[in-house]
Amino acid sequence: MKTRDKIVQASLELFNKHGERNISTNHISAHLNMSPGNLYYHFRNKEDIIRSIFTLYESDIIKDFKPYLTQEVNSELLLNYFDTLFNILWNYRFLYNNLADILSRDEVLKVRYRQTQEQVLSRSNYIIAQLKDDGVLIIDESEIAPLADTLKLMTSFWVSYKLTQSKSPIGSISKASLYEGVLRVLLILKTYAAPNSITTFDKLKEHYQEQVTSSIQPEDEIKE
Amino acid sequence: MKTRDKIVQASLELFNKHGERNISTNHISAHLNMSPGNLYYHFRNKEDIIRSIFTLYESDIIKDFKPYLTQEVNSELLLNYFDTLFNILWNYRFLYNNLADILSRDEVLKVRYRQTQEQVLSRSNYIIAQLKDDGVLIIDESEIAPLADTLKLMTSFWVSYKLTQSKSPIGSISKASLYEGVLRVLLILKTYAAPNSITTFDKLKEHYQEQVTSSIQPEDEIKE
DNA sequence: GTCTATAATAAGATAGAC
DNA sequence: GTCTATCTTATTATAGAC
Repeated sequence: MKTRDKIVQASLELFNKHGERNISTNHISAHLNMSPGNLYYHFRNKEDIIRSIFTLYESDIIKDFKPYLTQEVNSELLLNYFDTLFNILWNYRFLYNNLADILSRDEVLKVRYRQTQEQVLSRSNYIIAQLKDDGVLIIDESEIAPLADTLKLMTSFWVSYKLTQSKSPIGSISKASLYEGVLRVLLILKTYAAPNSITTFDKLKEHYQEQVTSSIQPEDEIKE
Repeated sequence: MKTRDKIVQASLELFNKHGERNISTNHISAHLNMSPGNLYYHFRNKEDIIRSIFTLYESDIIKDFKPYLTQEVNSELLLNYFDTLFNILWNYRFLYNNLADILSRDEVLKVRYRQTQEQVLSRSNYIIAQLKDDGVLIIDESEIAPLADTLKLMTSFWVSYKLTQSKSPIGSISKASLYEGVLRVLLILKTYAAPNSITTFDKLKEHYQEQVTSSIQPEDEIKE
């Protein structure tokens, strides 16, 4: 692995664990047993590192969050979809965990962020419209955009929301919490489900409820 | 106004405007034409100021977010309810704007925050149960808790969400955006509306849609 | 490419005079 | 209660040797 990539990976890891504002460039280089000078040989500054991480996030989102192209919309398809999305948000949780602050310090990143989000939103709209056309959902045309936006908000901030409520001082949550988020999205979507797609939603719900149960981590059981 | 209160008010104002991490104690005292020493005479440290602001937020929330006690659940009642809640969140937006970071630096505050949120959640649950009992909503018992939690997430992060999407570099949003948030909450609640309460929801929707239209600020029209 | 040493800045916080 | 002056510390970042 190239030094540059090592720095990006270590930064991502530390940012997620402790929060971006609590990790200095010195922390990063120390974590890698590397001199600060070396870090600054590879990156102009901390902002530059964050932007590099954002590039990874961007490409993950754009690569995996695509309108479905197969004909059949079954539960497997939707399942895979949500799974992927929530996992990406988990992998880059430091970002949403501190979004306003990070964007307030970097105008360029703010513009990039907004552009990515517009793409995500437009794809979400398209997907919901597809689900409507395919008879999976019954929804008024005028409600598609608000629904897409609501689901985006929920998905984006789910991890942050759970983290602020977790009792563990480390500030980590378990996979179970991620799956709870998926269940929450399903609950909203289901209120728009067409009669003959209810079973699809029920199957999905069942699947994720199993995941929640089976992936509960010890840290969830910590009592004060 | 006492100096202590002046400091709290100025801090809240500056935190909301620029973000808590971008405002130092020196900024606050300079804004008040006051010496840093004087500020530190009234507060032990910055953490102490933030805790004082949190106390105000806490009391606003606890005071205004109460299960309704009148018999009649009409649109005026619900309207007042949401209005109040969204306005509180607007007044203390710096908090949710940077929640994870702020809580990560103050274990005591994190505990207080969690306790407040548990109260809010338990009250939300109670209110939804009341609405069910009064025949306003039709909802399965098992879905009350997830619904309450979902609405809480949406309400809490709505302002932050809109701020990250706004184009204005100042990072401010208009009242119109707040009312949009209320509309979004209504849209979710409406999917559970009992047939004879649909008109209530429609009236509410109409009211807030008017608010959105009439309160659009010039800054919303800024083009790049 | 990588290291050591160090400069520059800014934030948080205190001492002591008035 | 309030001010001025100042200290400490952490963070970002650079210079110059290897």
